[in-house]
Order: sequence, then structure tokens, then C-alpha cells
Amino acid sequence: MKNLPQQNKCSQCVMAQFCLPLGLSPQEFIAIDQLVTEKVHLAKGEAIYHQGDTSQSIFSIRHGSFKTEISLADGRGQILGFHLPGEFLGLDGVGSKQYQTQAVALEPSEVCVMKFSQFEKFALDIPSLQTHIYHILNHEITNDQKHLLTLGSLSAEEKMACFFVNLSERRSQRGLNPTEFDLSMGREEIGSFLGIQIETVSRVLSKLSEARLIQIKQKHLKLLDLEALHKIAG
Amino acid sequence: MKNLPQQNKCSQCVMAQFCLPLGLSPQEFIAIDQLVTEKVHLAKGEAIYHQGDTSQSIFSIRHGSFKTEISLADGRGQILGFHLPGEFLGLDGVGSKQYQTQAVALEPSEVCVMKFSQFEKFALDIPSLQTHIYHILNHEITNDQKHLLTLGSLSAEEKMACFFVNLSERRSQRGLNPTEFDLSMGREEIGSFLGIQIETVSRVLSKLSEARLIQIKQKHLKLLDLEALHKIAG
DNA sequence: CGAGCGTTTGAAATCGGTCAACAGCAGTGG
DNA sequence: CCACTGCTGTTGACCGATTTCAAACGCTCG
Repeated sequence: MKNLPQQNKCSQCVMAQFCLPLGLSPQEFIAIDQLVTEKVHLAKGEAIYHQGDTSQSIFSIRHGSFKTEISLADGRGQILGFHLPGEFLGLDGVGSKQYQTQAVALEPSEVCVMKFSQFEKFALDIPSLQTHIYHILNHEITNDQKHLLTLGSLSAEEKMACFFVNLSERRSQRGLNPTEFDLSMGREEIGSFLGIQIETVSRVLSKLSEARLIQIKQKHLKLLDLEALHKIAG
Repeated sequence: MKNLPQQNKCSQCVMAQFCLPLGLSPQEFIAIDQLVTEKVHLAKGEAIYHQGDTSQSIFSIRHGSFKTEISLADGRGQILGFHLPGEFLGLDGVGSKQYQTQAVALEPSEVCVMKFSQFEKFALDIPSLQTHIYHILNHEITNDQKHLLTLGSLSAEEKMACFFVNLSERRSQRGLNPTEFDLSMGREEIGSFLGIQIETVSRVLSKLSEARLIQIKQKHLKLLDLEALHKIAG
């Protein structure tokens, strides 16, 4: 805590390798240090933004995890994604006036706030930053599209396997243990994400446990046979 | 046909109001006329790009219609969207090396080809074009997210109603008849798009017909009660 | 320890899937 | 012009995965 302002600097941040482009020059890094205008802590259950909020910022996760969801007037909702440190939130507000979704912390978390207008401004001088924005948006699009395939074409068991494999891969990319970790979301949230009921989630978990592909106790998960899960996921 | 090169110019194109930003200055329009490097005609069933193709261009539909789809190794696939004139294709290739999807013409069609690098270059000088890119990408993201809600949370009947309402609205925006038109896709393709089987599509269509909400004969569709469809869609 | 929530498990119901037969239309070729 | 063929779409009957309903279990926390 000896130098608080330091902590706002991307150039000093261990997560920068995940949310910023690689290969920035020292000068560029200095410019980019002005990108993050704010850091925000959120308690479990708190939302960074709600469906319909005016959108000005995007957010990168420093630690913790989030769900993004979209709601229907009648109360039904769909969880669109779970998000790990280094991933971006609020992308559905880029290029539009309002967020179409909301982002809620699944545990005590912290995000870096970047005004999108700032991002655009810096991008004019730093080509790799402009490229990076497209990369981030592309990631969002292709993710959603893969999720569409999952929801539209797979069985409950295949969906769960997909979910595990995807989580495992993303954790792996971030240097987190890819085969043993605590889930930050409940069964109901997993169900919403995969378009199945909570009881089905539970049953599939039991089935996968019996088959010794996973081991799960409460939220603590061990992936015993990634290979097999991968095969089920298709 | 008296002036063929003219026809490549966006400034003369009736679709420009749908694929280009509004309020361009005459000078800007002149610059933008260099955007479209090529026009391509496609027969029914032909693909503009395939999953895995190197991505350099985005496409705007001049006439006709397309489906975009993503395929699994085992042959299963998911149709991600149906696309009308004025809409863009190939957005999942922006910011990445390869297209993750393929786009196939549902009828004889024509697209304008724009190298994305050109688009970026012009965007540096024309701020509204840069904004427009974000707008287009945003549209893609929010579309996919709404589709996720549809696939994950709605019943077969609700899905079909959604499909009709969405088609109707988009046709309306483009000055096409919103309540009576020919479908360019088959039942199987509708099923894939909505994550249901072809027989279910057929049954729901019969049910909606009996209820006098629609009238359908082969591919010719009349939406008799948009209000009610909207209510079903949620 | 007890309340309350989240989760698991069982049994019954249902929606949608699968299988199968058939109808309608288009295109082919005699 | 009319079988013949093939493709697409419809309909029915049955089946099965998933949902729904219900009850019990087991954490967690006051």
C-alpha cells in the first residue's frame, strides 16, 4: 500500500498480459496507464451495470468472477456467460447507447473501469490497441456463437461437458489450475447458462461422478478425465 | 447498364442507407466509394466463405438472403442467423484470422465485398465510419445474445413466434412487406436455427395456422396476427 | 441447535424427438 | 402428356430425455 496510485497503472498490473495487447512499447504503456479511470470493488451479487443502463465503459476483471445475463419481461432470464479475471465485460454496450445485459459478481470481485471513449482516443495513436479492440469484440462474438451451438444442438450431458471443458481451458490460459477448483456459481446458474433445469444439472453431475469423469462436492470440482469430457462435448 | 462502374459506388446505391452511416458529407461519400472492391453474385447454396477460411473481408448483402452456420466435427450444425439485404456478413472474421462460421446463399444473391483493412483505413479519417463499425459489431453481439435467450429459455412455440416477429420487424425496417412474403429457407433450416426438429417446426406451424395467427402454404407466409405472435414470443 | 437455503433424488407428466407412412410438388424422361 | 422418381413437408404413433412436482438431505450461519 506504499504507493496507491501505482496500483492504477496497467504497466504494473499482473493481469495486463490478459487484457492488453502484447508488445506495447514503453511509451505506449505510459499512455495506456491513463486508460483505467477507476477501479471498483463489488460484493457477491452486486451488478456492475444493469440491462438498460447507459453504456459508456467497458470493464476488465482484476479478480473474482461474474455472470452476464439477459432478462425477459416475464422474469425468465438467460445467463450468457461466466467471466474470469482478464476477461472483459460490457462489450454489448460498445457501439450502442445502453447495455442489453447485466453483469453480476459471483464473489467479491474487482474490475478496472475504462471509458470507451478513452479507449477509442488512444486507439487512434496506438494501432495495436485498435486491433486489440477488434480482437476483444471478435472474441465476444465467436464465444456467443459457440454457445448458440451448445444451446441449440447438444444434449444435457454434452452441454455440461462443454461447460467443464471450456472453464478448464480458460483457467489453463490464465495459469489457474485447470482440473481442480471451486465453482463460483450455483447449480441454478449453471442450468440457466446451459438452458436446462437445476434438477437436470444435478442428475448429470451425479452421472458424471459415477462414471469417474469428475468429482464434485458442493462447489469444489475435480475434473478427473478431461479427455473423456472433451469427447462427450463433441 | 449505361455506366457500369457507377454501380460499384456506394454513393449511388439504394442500400447505402442500411449499410453505411447516415449523414456522410459529399467528400466522405467519395472516399467511401472506394470501399467496395468487388461485387459477387452467388447461386442458391453457394457459400461466400467457409468455416476456417482466412478472413479479410466483410460483406453487405445487396439482394437475396443468406444463412450463417457453425458446424461440429460430427456433422451436426447450428444455423446462427438468416440475413436480409443491407445486413453484414463475415463479422466473426473481424479481429481474427479465420471465419468461425460459413455463410450460404438461400437464393440467387449478390454481396458487396469490403476488405476490412480498407474499412479500418477509411475509419481513421471518417469518425462516423469508425462509429459505424462498432455499431455493426454491436448489432451482431446483441443479436446473438437475444438468440441465446431464445434457444435457452423458450418453448418450441415461443421460438417460432420469435422467429416470425423478428423477421417481420427486420423486413419492416427495410421497407419490405412485414406481414406477407416468401420464406427463403426450408423447414429444416428453421428448425436448426431454433434448436428444434423439422417435425416440430411443421407441427407448430400447423398449430399457429389453426389458431389463425399465420397462414402458410409452402414457403409463402402471411402473418395474420402480429400482436398475438408478439405476445407468444414474450 | 434450528432455520433456511441450495442441492439431490425419486416418481410422474410432458414436450419434443424419433420412427414411419404418406402427401404434394418438381423435375425427368419415356 | 403422363408415369416415375426424389425431395420436402405433413401427420400420426410411440418413445425418451428433460421437466415438473414432491420430498428429503445436508450445509451454513445466526
